[in-house]
Amino acid sequence: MSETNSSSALSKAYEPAAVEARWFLRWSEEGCFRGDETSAREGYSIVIPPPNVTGVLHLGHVLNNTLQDILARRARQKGFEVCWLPGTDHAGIATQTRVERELKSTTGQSRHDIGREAFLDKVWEWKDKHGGIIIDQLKRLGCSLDWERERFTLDTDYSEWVGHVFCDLFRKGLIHRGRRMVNWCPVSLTALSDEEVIMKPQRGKMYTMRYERVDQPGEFVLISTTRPETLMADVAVAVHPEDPRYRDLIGGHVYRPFPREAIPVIADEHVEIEFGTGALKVTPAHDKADFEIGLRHNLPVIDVLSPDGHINCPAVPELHGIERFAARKRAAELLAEKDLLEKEEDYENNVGFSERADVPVEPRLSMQWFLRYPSVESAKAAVESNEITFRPERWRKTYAHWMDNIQDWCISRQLWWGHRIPVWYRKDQYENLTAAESLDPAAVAQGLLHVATEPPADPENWVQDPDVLDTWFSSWLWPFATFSKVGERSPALEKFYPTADLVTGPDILFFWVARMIMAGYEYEGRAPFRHVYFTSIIRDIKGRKMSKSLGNSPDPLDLIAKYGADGLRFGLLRIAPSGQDVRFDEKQIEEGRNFANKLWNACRFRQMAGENANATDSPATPDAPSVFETDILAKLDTLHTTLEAAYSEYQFNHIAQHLYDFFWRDFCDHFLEAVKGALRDSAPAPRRARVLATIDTVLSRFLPLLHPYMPHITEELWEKLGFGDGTPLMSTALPTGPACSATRDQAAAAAQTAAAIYETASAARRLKADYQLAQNRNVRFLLRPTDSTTPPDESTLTTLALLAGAAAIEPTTTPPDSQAPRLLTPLGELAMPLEGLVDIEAERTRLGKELAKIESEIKKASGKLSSESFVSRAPEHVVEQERQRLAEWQEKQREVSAMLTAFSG
RNA sequence: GCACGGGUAGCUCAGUGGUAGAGCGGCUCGUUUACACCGAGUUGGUCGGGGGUUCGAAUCCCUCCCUGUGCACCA
Repeated sequence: MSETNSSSALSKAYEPAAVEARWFLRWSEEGCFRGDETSAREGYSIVIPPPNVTGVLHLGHVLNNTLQDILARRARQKGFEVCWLPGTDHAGIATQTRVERELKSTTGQSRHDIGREAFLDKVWEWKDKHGGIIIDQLKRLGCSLDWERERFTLDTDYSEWVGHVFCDLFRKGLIHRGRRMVNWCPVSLTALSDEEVIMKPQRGKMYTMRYERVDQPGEFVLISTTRPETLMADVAVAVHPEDPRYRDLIGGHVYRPFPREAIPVIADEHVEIEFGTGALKVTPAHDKADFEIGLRHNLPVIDVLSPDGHINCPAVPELHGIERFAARKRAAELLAEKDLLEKEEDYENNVGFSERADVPVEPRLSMQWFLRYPSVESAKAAVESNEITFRPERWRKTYAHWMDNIQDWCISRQLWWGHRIPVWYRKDQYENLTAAESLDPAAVAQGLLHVATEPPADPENWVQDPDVLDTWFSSWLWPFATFSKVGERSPALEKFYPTADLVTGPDILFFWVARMIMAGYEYEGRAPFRHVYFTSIIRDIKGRKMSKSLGNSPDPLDLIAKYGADGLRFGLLRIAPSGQDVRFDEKQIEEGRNFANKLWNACRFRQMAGENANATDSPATPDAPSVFETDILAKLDTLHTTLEAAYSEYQFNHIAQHLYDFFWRDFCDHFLEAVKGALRDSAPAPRRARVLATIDTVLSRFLPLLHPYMPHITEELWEKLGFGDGTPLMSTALPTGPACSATRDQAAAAAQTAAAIYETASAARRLKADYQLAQNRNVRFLLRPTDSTTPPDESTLTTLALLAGAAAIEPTTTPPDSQAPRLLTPLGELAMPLEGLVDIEAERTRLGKELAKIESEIKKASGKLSSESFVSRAPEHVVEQERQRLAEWQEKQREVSAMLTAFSG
């Protein structure tokens, strides 16, 4: 311990707030976060999954970013040049909606009232004011991000990448514009990609309607639908060509109820004979499957819904202008009034909802931009061949399935906030170009179209496409567009691409991960990362997803205030199984805090023992280490290798558990208690010095191991105990080489001896507790070695007495008198002589129970061994093990029986 | 419907063929100078049900039930 710090004594309990703030500042000032692309060390990088600028920190972020921080800190300790890159994405719909709402509530204006330019100014204003919130919150968690490299998807350099990629893919013929059925969000007023639609089961009604036959008035065809409000857009009725019920109908006509009009009956294989009535109303404008039928049969398309989900059908004034769900009821009423409603039944079906606005989407025919994905084969092969590994592995299958069935990506959004599509139409040809069913790429050569990152030189003659690109069309470039400009092989890119690990949620496997892999191959020729770790989904204690509306989502900043960032990190990590859902319980975070406090106090205990002058002067102390010291040092070495293996398997919860068990049980409960005697002033100086040195070895090696999980407290203690000579723990390499100098056999023997002592002490405490003597320090015990145990030495007896809280443990060779309660321990028969207090009956019961347990084990073992098939078929070492076990139990049986006999007299 | 997870103590979870575990909770003691955010002791499980393979199954196979996730979706 250095003198400079020994004066600043540790407080009685760990107080995280000040420590955390201080260390974040210190790390920042010392440049610990910076990834240096010119360094000679091997690069290790992670790009953060960019949170939305509108976002605020929730527990999912805490888990995700703590994992990344652990990986980054561990990589630094292992000597890598680490860059963990922060940033945010512009979140088109979410951000625009938010600012629109604010505009409406403050000025009553819509974005159209103030115009595109002015509105975008407002969004930027909002972004500058609120966009940094989540990034600042990550600092509170202690995230060791390379803050100077923070990126935003609408940064100038980044936007250039987005434009460049669009133009490049257009040139390659992968991007096209056309009129197609898309998912339309009537609230956000934009098209969505298939991935942004979430199917949800909905309770609704199945209406069965009657469509009158034209050729046979008074005769009706029954048709089932869940959406009567779209019947005005019916252009046909379809039946299956093989359906005998309707064979004579095919080629004929029926009347659409309103507006009343004859529509043809057609035959199409798509219709399921078994489903409903077997007759399907065909509404090409409002159903994807119907649209396909329409194409096959050359049917017209009638659109009766406005973009915002209201009926647009002046021919039916009762419904015109009515909201779609109100119109559904009204349409059913109208049918009933006309006696065309056969029945109405409860019905459950799946309805697609808009991910952001959480309202049912409308299938809608509209002009959009689509991308046929590039580098699909490379991206597929990368995961198949494990060039990119997924953890848990099972997500590989989900990925492969999606890649095999990959559909074109609708990349245009009818929004203003985002990357505007870099396409300009010749002004005098705008109407023609945009009205066409699809855009002919030849228009570029003809000078009618300008597709480039730079606007045309004569902007007055051109009109730019009004749409912006899907936000994910920018995020998929994140692993390289953050490190370089278009066309530049920057040193940072050379150093940090490909990134090493990606940590994200499986919910954005398609949105982001798969697309990044494709973009990585297409633009860098290589995978963007080597390992993908999919995090758990955090649920509440009842298993429900966390959501704002349920109010079951605790604010991480409150948790940090209550338990400290380290407590939150550790508590959460310890219960987060790999890829399984986590049931969040604040109790677990409390345990994280308790662990921090335990660590703090163990170090405080060390600090109170004072400086180890002796050890500093002559590190090689003459005294041989006790079994306790050999044992704890060997366990420390085991911890080191166990963690190494667990890190390579990304078993974060196991790592936390091992750190916890080692420190709390092995080090505090066992080791420190066993050596407390050596720290008394009365203890021999060399022994005291050696024990202190051992404690220092353990702490100085344990703090680095724990550091990635609990960065602040370990850093603070590292400094307070004077381990670092002023260098932050964060920048200190992990110690190498074993802490324990004993051979493997010596270590194993020490472990066994130490365990026997701990167990014997526990037996002594149990005897005391049974006689309400737990607090009595004057009890004396007798320890009689049995046939298989060797007599304990003096120092073992002293330590046993210390651990048991006894006046003494006295060795004996003769069985104790019949009145003494006793237990069989690994060190022999342990008796607690009492004067007239013994409950003979209780002792008989206790020993009887133990004997019963022993006998059942004997029965089990001898049963196995007497089975011919076991002895002949089980492996020799298993049989041998069983024999030994039987012998051990039999010896115990002899001992305990004898002990029981003592009470029978 | 197809595919993939999970079901182990009251709770949260470890445990992938060889003696069922941890923490929390419950109960009983206790402030002996690191820690009551603590210590000691104790309680608690036919490992979802059934069948099979095996000398031996929480672990492997089949089947059913419950639960979660991804994909598809019939109007």
